[in-house]
Amino acid sequence: MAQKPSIPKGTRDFSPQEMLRRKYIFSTIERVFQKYGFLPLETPAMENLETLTGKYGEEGDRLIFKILNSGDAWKEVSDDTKAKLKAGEEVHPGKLAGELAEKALRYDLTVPFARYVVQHQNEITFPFKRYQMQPVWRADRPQKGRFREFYQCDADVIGSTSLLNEIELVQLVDDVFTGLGLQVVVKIDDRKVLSGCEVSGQPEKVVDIVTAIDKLDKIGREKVEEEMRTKGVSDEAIKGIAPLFELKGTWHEQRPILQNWLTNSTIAQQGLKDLALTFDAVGALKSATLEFDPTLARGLDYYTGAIFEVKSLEGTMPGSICGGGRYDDLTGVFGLKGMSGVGISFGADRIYDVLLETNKFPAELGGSTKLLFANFGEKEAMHCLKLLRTVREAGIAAELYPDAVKMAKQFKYADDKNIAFVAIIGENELKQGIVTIKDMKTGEQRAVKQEELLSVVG
RNA sequence: GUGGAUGUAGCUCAGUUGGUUAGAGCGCCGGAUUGUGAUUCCGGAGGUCGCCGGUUCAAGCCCGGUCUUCCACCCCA
Repeated sequence: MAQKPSIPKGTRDFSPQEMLRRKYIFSTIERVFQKYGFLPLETPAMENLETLTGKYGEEGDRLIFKILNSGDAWKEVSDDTKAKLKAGEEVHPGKLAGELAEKALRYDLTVPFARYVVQHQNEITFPFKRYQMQPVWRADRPQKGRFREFYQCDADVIGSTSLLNEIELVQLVDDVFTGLGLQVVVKIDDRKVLSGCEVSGQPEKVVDIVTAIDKLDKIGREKVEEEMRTKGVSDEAIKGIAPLFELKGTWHEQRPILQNWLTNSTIAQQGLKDLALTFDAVGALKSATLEFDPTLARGLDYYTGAIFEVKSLEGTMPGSICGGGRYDDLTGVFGLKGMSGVGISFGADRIYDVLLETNKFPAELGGSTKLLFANFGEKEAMHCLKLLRTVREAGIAAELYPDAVKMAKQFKYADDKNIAFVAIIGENELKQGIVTIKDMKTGEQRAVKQEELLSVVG
């Protein structure tokens, strides 16, 4: 019985037209990556489960796609676990998953990169600059602009603590969105400044405070304070961080206030100094606006310094289309200490949605045929085959309609495929050594000598 | 993972208090035009009404479950 075919939840097919547009995004990003000295890297779609678990927080572990062991996965489950299940006792889902699956699909590109760096540390010249453009998978519930399989385009520098890297990444982001013709705002913050929240007297609550603050522009100040209270942050501490909510204006206006407020935190002062240097050194940007956002936190645990997030100023995409930051010890969990890195990740799928909505894709995206030879039968087709060769050698994408079907069908094919010209060589043209060329856009057609074909369509 | 909405032709959607043979536009195929697409005219094909079960003499419509997509949380690109 034929079954209705479908694809898994949150995944997509990409039609030829969509692919041309996606490739335009990828190649724009890739060109800029290479211009800044990043080199390509690919890692496998699957990693060992233990490589991924524990790297993205508790929530992240839940969202990792685990791969059931091949063969009889159940057979390999420990007797202890089996006995517990049989007795109706509770088994920790993570433990059970660990016994049924030893591989998992990658959740992002950063952790596999860290794994790669540790594994190949003796072959790598540091600082190591790599870029990586591959799909990642998350068992999230799909929503608009949110999929279970999506592409990330990452560039990271590892093995350098210099702030020059942060500065260059901001310029790189500007270059990419200038190339794509999109106005964006680059929001920047520093975890070291957020750590300054410890002046509030509850240093152990910094993570809870930070993740609540991250939602400020979304849910408002009252709800943020409410969330902090439910997480056990004291009223005193909430009062203590009030200056953060009241910040207004540009970086140059905000800086003295923060400096004054966080005067007792040496770490926060360092963060402010780094931000100041970044703002000064980045200079004039082409199409991005650089903005300090003291409430920008980003969930990921491993960020320790600068944090970036890019939002489109055009279209209705609410989420970020690009994000990144510095992580001081990402490779530490794999046994390589003191290796600081900083990176940026572009969300190709969201950028696609924004460009489509705002009509920013170039009208002509290379890849489609420019010239179609109509097929009038075997004798004419054989002749076209020779011409086809010269046209292609001249670098023009051309094809010969494979079947000698009626003209209407062949012209419709050219129309549907957006082919610019149709070359007609029937019995008459063949005899006279000419070719009739129709311009599909204007509808005009004229007969030229076959030697002139290139100059007409080229 | 929690809560809510949704699903009818390839696509966008109508379909009355449950009642005979489920409709439209666009698209597709054929013809008007045996050498011409996009425009015009004529004709045609295409639907297990997401899936499974229940209520009923009778279900696209009511009920339960399940899946999909979307929305709000959670989190994130």
